[in-house]
Parts: sequence; structure tokens; C-alpha cells
Amino acid sequence: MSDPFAFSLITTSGDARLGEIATPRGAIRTPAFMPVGTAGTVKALYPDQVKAAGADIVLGNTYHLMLRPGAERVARLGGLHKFMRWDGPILTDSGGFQVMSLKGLRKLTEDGVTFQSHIDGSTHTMSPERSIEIQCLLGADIQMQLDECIELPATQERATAAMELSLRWAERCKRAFERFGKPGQALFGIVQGATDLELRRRSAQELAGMNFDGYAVGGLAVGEGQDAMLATLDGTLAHLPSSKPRYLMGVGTPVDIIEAVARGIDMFDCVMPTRSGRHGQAFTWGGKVNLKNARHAEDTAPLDANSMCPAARDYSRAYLHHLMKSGEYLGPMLLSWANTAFYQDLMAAIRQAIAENRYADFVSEHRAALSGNEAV
RNA sequence: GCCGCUGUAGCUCAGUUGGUUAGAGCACCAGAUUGUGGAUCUGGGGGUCCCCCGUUCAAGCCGGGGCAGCGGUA
Repeated sequence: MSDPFAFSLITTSGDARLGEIATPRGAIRTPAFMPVGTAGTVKALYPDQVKAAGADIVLGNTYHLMLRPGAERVARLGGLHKFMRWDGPILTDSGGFQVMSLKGLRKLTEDGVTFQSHIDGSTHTMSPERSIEIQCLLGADIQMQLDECIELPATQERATAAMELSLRWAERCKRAFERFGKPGQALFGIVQGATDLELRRRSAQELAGMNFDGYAVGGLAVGEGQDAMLATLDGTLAHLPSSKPRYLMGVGTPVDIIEAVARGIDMFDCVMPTRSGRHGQAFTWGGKVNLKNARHAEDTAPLDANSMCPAARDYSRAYLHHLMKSGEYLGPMLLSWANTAFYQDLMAAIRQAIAENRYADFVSEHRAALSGNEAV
């Protein structure tokens, strides 16, 4: 029987890769953008909308789901897919990002992380083994190793220690996954090493030697700036096997994405389309649009008349402005929808440009407009 | 009519024994946001301190008169 999880590279354009990841729950077209559904929901959207927007896979989060409703409970309820009514693939983050983002509420040891719940203050521990066990209880199709993600800039000592700890945890996650994982499920390793190319090389090569199903680049877009991020990517991807998917974690803006694809990244996730949407910012081919700005108050134009997404196509900017200014629920719903659709449209356009071997032209065509605010 | 209280930013209010350029929260106008704590952060514009007169080197603050609002009262 062939491995039900498999990455196939279809074609390339420069270093940009067009591919497909086969999973038992369906294919993931790459380069892919994975909407973030931390707590078992892509916030403010129905699963059907996420699917219709073009997303093949969504994220869930180990840390959040273990606190509430609890991994064992989700398992008793039939797993995360059934629970949230998403039948496509799900990738779960391991909790590594919370190692960084909850820095006032956690303690780190060789064995794992002790978190204080942000919900009720209760104490929870998560080892690499427990993180994998939880991800298996949730039923995640793609699971992530537990890692230590640090804020940048960081000292050499700090970056080295976090990278080396992440490698040791990678090994432990691999062994735990062999015990808990089911056929068709995949486990990704995570490259760390801040912006130090030598650390990144070591991390990538050692992970590659462990033979993961895919490789993530973690610890970027955390304060280092885009130039440093892209330089780090250049120095990292060369040391990862081209036969496996490469995932740039937590990234990013539309321009981050097109630049990272140009360097050979296959998968992305980011809270930006949904979080920004909840706060009034929309993404369009013409750049970012802040619907809270007064200039939209009487603008009868939609966000993007050419969009296939009703939220972007059928509602006036004036109405979206009003909803956001009034704090109405529909505002975040419509903008999360429009942004999720835009990100998927962006990925579709990226895939098409690679397929037609004109990716460099695509980047130069759209880079400037995507990088700033919409021209007024 | 009389008694009391109040009047400071769009709103709700603070403002010391009179002392530099009168503040806050919200609202407003913008900017940030990258493996989501439905969060947060950063800037900005905005004043006839109800009006007039007086005291004083100096008044949002003290005195007199007026106006307005609220409450009480025969």
C-alpha cells in the first residue's frame, strides 16, 4: 500500500514550486495558504465559507484546544474534523508559538513547557510527547513538533540554545509520533536558529536527517524585518530536501508570501487575514484598505468588484465602514470572509503563474501594489 | 418667587493654598498588527474653562452681577 501522505512537485518557475500534497482527507494545492483556526474555528467564518474561498486545509492549535475544550473531550466527540465540521485536512500547531507569545505565563525546561492558562490561571505542562499525543487525539492530519520559538533580535547564545533544544524535542516528537500517529498522518520538523545562517544550516540538516514528512521554517516574522527574513530563508531552504513540503510558519503579508514562494516555500499560515479583518483592515490587489477610515463613509464602491467573494463584491465600502464603526458582528464577519477569499485568490494566482512559468513577472507585476496601502 | 447644587474638549468629568503651554476616559482622525489571549500598542486634532465687571504681579479657582440646567419648596 502506498503512503497516503505524499508530496509531489508538479513544476517550478525559478525556485518557486507548484505542487500537491495528497492526504487521506483530500489534496492540498501548493503553494498553499492555510487559514488559522486556533480554537477550532476560523474566527467569524463558517467552514463552508473557508472551503468555498478555496482553502484546502486549516490550522488548529494544540495549546488552545487542550485548555478548552480539552484534547480527550474532542477525541470523545469524534475528533476535531467532525467537531468543527471541517472534512478537509487539518494542521495543528504544537504549542511552540505559545512558548514565545505567553512568555510571562510559562516556564521552560528540558522536559517541556509549563503554561499558566490564560483562561483561568491553572497550570498545565506540555512535553514534546504530550504535544504529539494531543495532536493525535485531535486527529490532525499534519502535526508539528514542539519547538522553542524566540523573539528577535536574540543573542547568539539564546538562539543556539533554542535551536538545539528544538532539535532534541524534534527527536522526541518523532518517537512519540511513531507511537501515537496513524497511517496517513504526517509530522513536520521545525527549523530554528534566528537569523544566523550557520544555526539555520545545522538545524535544517539535522532535521533532514531525521526524515520528517515535511519541514517548517519557524521563528521568522517575529521582529527581524522582511530583508532579514528573506535572507534567512535563502540560507535555510538550500539545506532542506526538495522532495518534501516546506512550510513558513506564521507568515504573512501578501508580499511576504510572494517573496517566500519565489524562494521555494510551499505552505503558509497567518492570522493576518482574519485578525486584520476583525479590526477593519481589508486586503486587495490594490493594497491594504482600512475600512474604518472616514474616507469610506459614503463610498458606494465595493472592496473589489471583480472578486468572486460576495463580501468583497456585493457590499459597499460605506456599509462596511458603518459596520466597523458601529461594532456590529457582521463587519468582522464580512471582512474576515473577504480577506480569506483574497488570500486564496492570491495563492491561486501564484500557482497559475508558476504553472505558466512566469512567476518572476508575476512578482514584479504585483509587488508594489500589494506592499502598501491602497492608493487614494 | 425663594432655597440649594451645577456650568471646564463632541460626551462624562478631574483640576491642590490663585502660579509656566488647563488634563483624563470615551468619542473623533490616523498608523501598527505575521505558527490569534476576539487582544493590544503608537501617534494626532480638538478649549470664549457659561457671560460681564471687579480684586490681584497673576483668576478655571476669589468677590459682585447676569444667564442656563437640575433638584427642593409654598
